Amino acid sequence: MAPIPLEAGQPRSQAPPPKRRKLKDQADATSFTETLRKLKDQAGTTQPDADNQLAWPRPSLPAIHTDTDAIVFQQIDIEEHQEVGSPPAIRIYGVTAQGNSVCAHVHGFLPYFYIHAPRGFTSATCRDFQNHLNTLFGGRAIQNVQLFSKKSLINYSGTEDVAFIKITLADLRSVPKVRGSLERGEVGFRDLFTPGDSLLSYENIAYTLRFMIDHNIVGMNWLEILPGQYKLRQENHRVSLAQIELDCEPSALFSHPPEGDWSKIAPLRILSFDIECAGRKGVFPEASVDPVIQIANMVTRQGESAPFIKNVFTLNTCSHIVGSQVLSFDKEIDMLEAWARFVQEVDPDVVIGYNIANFDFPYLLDRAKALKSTKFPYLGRERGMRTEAKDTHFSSKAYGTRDSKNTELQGRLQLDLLQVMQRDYKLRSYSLNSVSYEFLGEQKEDVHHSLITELQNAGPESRRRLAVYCLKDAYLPQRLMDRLMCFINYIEMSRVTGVPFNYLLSRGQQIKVVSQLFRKAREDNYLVPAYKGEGSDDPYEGATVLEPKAGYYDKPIATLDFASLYPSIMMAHNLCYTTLLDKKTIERLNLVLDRDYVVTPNNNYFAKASLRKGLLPTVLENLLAARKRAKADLKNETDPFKRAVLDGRQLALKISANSVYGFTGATVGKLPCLEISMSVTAYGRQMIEQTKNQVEKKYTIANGYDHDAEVIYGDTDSVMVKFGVADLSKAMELGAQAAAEVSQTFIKPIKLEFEKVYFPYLLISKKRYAGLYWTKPEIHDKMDTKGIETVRRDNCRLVQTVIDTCLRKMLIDRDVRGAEDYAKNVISDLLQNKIDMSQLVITKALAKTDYAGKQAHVELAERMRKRDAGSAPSLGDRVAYVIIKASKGSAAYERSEDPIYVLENNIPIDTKYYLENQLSKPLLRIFEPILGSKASSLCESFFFSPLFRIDKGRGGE
DNA sequence: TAATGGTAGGGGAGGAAAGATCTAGCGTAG
DNA sequence: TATTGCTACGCTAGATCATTCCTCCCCTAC
Repeated sequence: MAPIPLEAGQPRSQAPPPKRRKLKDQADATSFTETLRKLKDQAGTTQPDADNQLAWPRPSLPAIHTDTDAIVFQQIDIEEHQEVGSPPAIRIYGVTAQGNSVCAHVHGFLPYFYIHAPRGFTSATCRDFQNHLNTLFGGRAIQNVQLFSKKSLINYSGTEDVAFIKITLADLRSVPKVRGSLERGEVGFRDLFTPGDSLLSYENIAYTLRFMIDHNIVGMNWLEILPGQYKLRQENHRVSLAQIELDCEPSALFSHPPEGDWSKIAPLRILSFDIECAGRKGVFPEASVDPVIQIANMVTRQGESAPFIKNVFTLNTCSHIVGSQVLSFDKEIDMLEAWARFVQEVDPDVVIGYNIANFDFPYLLDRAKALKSTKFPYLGRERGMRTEAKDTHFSSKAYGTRDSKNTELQGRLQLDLLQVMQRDYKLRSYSLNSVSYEFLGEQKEDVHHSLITELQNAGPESRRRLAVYCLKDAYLPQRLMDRLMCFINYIEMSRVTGVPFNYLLSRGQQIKVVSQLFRKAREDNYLVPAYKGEGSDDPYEGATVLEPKAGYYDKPIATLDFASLYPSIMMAHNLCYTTLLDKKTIERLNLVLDRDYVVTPNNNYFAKASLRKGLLPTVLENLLAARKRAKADLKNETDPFKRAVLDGRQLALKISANSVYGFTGATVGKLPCLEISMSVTAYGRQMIEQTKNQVEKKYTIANGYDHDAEVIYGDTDSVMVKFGVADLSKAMELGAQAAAEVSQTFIKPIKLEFEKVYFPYLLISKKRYAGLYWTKPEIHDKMDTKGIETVRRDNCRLVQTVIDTCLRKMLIDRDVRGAEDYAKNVISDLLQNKIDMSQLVITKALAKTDYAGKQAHVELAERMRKRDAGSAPSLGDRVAYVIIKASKGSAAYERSEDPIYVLENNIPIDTKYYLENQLSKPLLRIFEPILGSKASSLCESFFFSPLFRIDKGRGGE
């Protein structure tokens, strides 16, 4: 395609107004758009709003005077770049407020790390050491060696700074080599470094993140490149497709903190797309064989409510679709290459879709390869950079293990809504269909992949039907994103934590804490050690869960919670890497217990804030204070967009504060510190115990209250108190009073809050309960269920609805009889095969590759893989199955089957399994506390319904 | 290779182990 | 009277079944 011309050098007065250029006025209209127009005319499609539809190019560029104009843009992607033989550089991609795309090359920032300076190492030694290292590692790997006064982040060892050697390297590849060699003690130098003595290195962090940290750049913030300090690139030196491409040094950058006016978002172009492939019967499409037949696209500007481009590329003719442009092609390769040009011309800043990372992108690329297209795989912003799908592997305790693919589009962000859903929402199924139903309240027309070929071959009308379906699938991700505000939330998350946007879906929680920790450490002149430890298998002691007094409570149960328990413990007791003490230091510095330091319940020593304020507590205070501000601003804000940003912000801040504790306990992490995490949980255990005792001691008949209060349950940071009163408002009053009293006995900012009352309350066991949730005495807010089948995803839907309905009848309607009758009816329906199979589908995550024993979902996944590898569940997916009838005594893992397969082959379902293994126990568990011994007879009456007895009767008696 | 937040806990299912019961096979009496 | 066929019965080892306990696994609470 023709490059978009840069109009630099034009006098400002001659610059065209910065409004959207219309294609027909445009002298440099590309041959491609001409082609499309012709194609469109040939196909006889009419354009209701042709001008708008074809407004693909970005806003034209105002003239830029490099001496007086600053380039102000929102950066979206920062990449490292190094060619062999030249120094490393940073590439920043972004978009201006007017919507012009920017690519800035920043030169002169070099990677570095620190090591401890041995005694006797002075500034004068630096040059010699540099030369020594350079002879060891060859050439000019080491750019500079300097001496600095700093402190290690770990341990309090007095107030004075210590000497550190900063080693700056000339290129990225030498970093691990030089650092590793020093760490392993392979370097000897005079009598300062003895070979064999291992060293600790400091500030080990990825180059791009290092750059961002050192220049106060956080993810997705606004940068200003100062006038006179940059050079625009001439056309023949350009490497990107951006409208503005420039070179500068780091000092030319001014980074705007994302606050106030600078919390705005540039008019980013968002492309949402979806492809359809014509597969063969019964086989999942394979790129080497099966053609791509349609690609639907929606392009929206961030902040606008409707797409300004809606089109669909089709193989073969397709009837007109109102409101969408249809672009038909005879040859598949032409369609693919036209689409690639379309992507380059639309030049999206963000590409979204559903499962684009693991399906659409790899498929398109593989297909283009199979068709031997040389023009297709260039979808990024870097010229001549081949787009490739790479295999990636992600494994985390929180997000599970997953093999996936990543297709880097230099300078363009990607947001695969499937990945967003899998990370942020716990759902039974993540198909676009069920997700749309869940969040948009609508089903999409689901065309099974085996039907697509038929529709494609049947004629222009049925291809039109397919295209409509495809367009809808391209629009749904955009609508999901708008509805769930994930883009805004992710932007806020990257701004709050400082990590690049693309880390949010590709990396874990730790990197966010690391980013914040390094930033704060740098501010306070600390160096973060490069910890090299192997993860330990055995967990440390966590929180207390109070022994529940299980039962049905027909009196209000007040719930008291510690607000942000773990962060507030860390703040209250100044727990931090920088305040951690050992016995030796205490003796050496003559520190005094309780004046200078504290002993935690875990017998660790930490300096008090009077001696040194910890860094983690400061980070947490900032986060929580910022959250308070965001919440306050949210209250006053009326503009819905700004409200969304603020809400996303406060959420990001909360999550961010909570993950600090987890970070210190992550033994497979960057900087674990079990002294901190174990002390935190130990304090927590002490506190919940103390709270329980205090409440039970104070609210007694002996102290003039009507009843003896009783803590019937509590988990980690909460206690459930039965004050004995029957009146809701009285319980709330006592709850608030007790919370305030208990709060007083703890160090600030620890705070116990009265949150809600459960009434009635059904306490089944630890982490399992249900109740009506009241925050005001007039009306209940909702029915709340924790841990039981209604909130679990590994039961069939039937169990969920039956338990939920029974609970509602019992707790809200107070109709136990009705609940019993309802349950009996459902069981009767089940045994008579009257229950829809969709209600009987069980889903479980395929969480690992090597299972020790046989399990229903694992065995089924394996069987499905043998049938059709493409459509079988893969690592990390949820496997849906039903239990089918089979010979007596066969294990459940032999009887699990794919629901679709069951439908297609008319296989009978084992309803008895659903009664015995799915329904009966959960039902018994919720009825038992209310009915007592009658419950078991009730369940017997369930089981001895006539149909059931035939099967069950014999062996039992 | 580099990277991967924590522990507590319920409950389902499979599998091992220990125990109970059944059964095939054998020997023997009659 | 001696030998053989048959049944009944007891015994044993192995098979089978039922139970318990443990572990694995998933998912949730916080």
